[in-house]
Amino acid sequence: MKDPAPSRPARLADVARLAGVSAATASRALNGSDRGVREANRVRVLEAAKSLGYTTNIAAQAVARGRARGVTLVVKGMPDDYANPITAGVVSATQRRGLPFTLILAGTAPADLVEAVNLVRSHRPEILVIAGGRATDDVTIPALVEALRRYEAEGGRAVLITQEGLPFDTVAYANRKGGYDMATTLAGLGYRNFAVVSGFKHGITQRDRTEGFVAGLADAGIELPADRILIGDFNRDAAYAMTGDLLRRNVAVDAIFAVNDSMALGVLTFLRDTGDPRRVAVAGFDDIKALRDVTPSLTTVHLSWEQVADEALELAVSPRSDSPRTRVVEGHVIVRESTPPVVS
Amino acid sequence: MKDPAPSRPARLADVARLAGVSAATASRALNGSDRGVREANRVRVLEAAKSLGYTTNIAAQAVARGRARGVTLVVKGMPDDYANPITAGVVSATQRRGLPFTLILAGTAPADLVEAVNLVRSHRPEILVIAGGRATDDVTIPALVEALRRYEAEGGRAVLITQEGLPFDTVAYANRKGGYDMATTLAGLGYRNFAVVSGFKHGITQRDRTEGFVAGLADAGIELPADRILIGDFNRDAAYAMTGDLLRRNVAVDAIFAVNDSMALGVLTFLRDTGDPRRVAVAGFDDIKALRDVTPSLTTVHLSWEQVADEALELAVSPRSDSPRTRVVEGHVIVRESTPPVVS
DNA sequence: AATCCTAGCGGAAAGGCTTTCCGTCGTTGC
DNA sequence: GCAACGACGGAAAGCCTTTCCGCTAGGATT
Repeated sequence: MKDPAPSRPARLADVARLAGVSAATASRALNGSDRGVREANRVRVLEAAKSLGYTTNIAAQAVARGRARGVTLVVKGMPDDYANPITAGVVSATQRRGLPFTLILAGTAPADLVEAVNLVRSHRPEILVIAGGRATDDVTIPALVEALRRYEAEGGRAVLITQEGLPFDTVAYANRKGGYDMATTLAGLGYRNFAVVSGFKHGITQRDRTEGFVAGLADAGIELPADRILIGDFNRDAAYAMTGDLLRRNVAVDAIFAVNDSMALGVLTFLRDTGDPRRVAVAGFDDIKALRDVTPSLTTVHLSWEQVADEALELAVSPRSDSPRTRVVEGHVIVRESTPPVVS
Repeated sequence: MKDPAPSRPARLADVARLAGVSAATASRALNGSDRGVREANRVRVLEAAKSLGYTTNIAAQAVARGRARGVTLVVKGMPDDYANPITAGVVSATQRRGLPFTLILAGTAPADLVEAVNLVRSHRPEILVIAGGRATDDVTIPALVEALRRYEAEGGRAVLITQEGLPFDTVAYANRKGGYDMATTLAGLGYRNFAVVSGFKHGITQRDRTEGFVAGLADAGIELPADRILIGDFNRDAAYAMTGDLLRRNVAVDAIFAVNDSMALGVLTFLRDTGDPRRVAVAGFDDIKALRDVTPSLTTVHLSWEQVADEALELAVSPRSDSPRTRVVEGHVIVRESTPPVVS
């Protein structure tokens, strides 16, 4: 137990020797296998391992097995965005299943994602989950598809958490419907003059949410002038700035729909920094946890990210199917203080 | 470029064959080495790799080299706590240096941390960073120290982001001083009746912050009755509940210091949910990003987590020293709306 | 008692990469 | 024109684990 720290890690052969068995038996005893090991030997191996402070060399294990255990998640974008609910969901879903977890961050440029997938390929994990919306003008899609194809051909299982449409198992969430429902809800509350704070032009997530919202308004008999749809970066600070641009134009607006909660918070904070936030209603999308602590509490589309992540892992561990499967998780509108009923 | 997806990943030998060189040369060309490779060969190898869609098998590389490139971060606690600034800091510091990053989550029990370190050992990464405070009554410290000793003896570099005191390179942040400064600042603003919302009993972070705060009050001639220090779990929801307990006791309190921002948000939200938030001042600690979007904006102790993470990596990549080094990062109080000057 | 199974074990190969050690070849210096 | 040297390529020996396959011993079966 207290031997002087070795200058190289104990390896399986050391354990085997100390336990008086072969490396093969030690391997079976330590890291499981269908083959049986006599109880007495199993115990001796475990004790030997403990006394040597042995830990399996995961890299060697991965080489021998041809694949590393666990889930690798690729996330687009910045790490300090506290409002990344997908990551949190995947992490905890992975934990629940007792799978090792690795996070790889990709840059925000489309090509970065391809690069990240290839980095993942070099790790050879069993499961690869990619989170984050696509863009319509993404010229790297063919390259991405090819990289993922290769990954799957090599025996990995890829699942996308994003819009449907790529030839891989996908968990999507109902962006369009969420936007639609939000629109009808807000209209039902009495709002009439809307603006949408949206993300950069070609992002499919923001496009779908925006289109759904516009469609919902239309069905409620409200038309949204094109100049009321603001386009900027897909984050809080951009939303903050866009709100300023909007209000400086002095247009009549009584409700702003931001295509995600982070952006809604930017809108809310801008309104607060410059006047009474109650004057203009604000709604978001995602229902991130941070919403609990802001005032007014924010109306949003609730999405169960836990469920999204769970379905993703379920797809990943289920037997491979011949054609890609898609699961869609639906959200529902939660009305809170930021959109009080309009009294007229 | 467009060969049908292979059923097994291309390996180095395939690249070498296609390029018409040996595996040794291909290795040198692709993954660097002190040895030179003739330019013409280098180019041919790179082209061959590209056309085969080759990615280095990182596991095999790690086996051969005896160590895996990159940084592994061990974090204690829940993933969905959006207010974990250390993780964000380490992730982006790691990105900046172009190092591969892996995240391992440990449970909240002390023994989980030891287990996590051993899991890391089995990955054999160059650098291990552990984030998260210790507890005074942690009986697993010897086991933790032994696991880390082994890791370092095996050639790894461990850095702790936590309180000083363990025999490893450490980046600490000035908890006591921050608490002290916060106390004198609040006293200077005119507050007299304080309460502290603190985390579970034996956590050193919360203890130091609390003790510093008490000391600061004492130096300002204010005594804090013991029953004004509330102990609960170290998170927002517990703080929310504790605030209720406190106010139900109907004690005179005009300012509450929460030992971190997450908890301060819980306090703030409780106050808001049940009355006028302005009645009691609230201060936190950490200056997490989410603060920007709450009202009233929160007085807190700003800590540069980027700097903390940066110093940690700097320690990790610098030559090993014979005795453990400690760097302390200091914070400073930022007064915001949640603690307006007292008018008397 | 003779035969057949089966569980358990060990030797050895495989898995993909790095790195050392030589050998070769072209270049430099005199 | 020759010797010495430096640069580079390749064969092969690792690195550590898993897994295939063959073998033994002991129990079950008849």
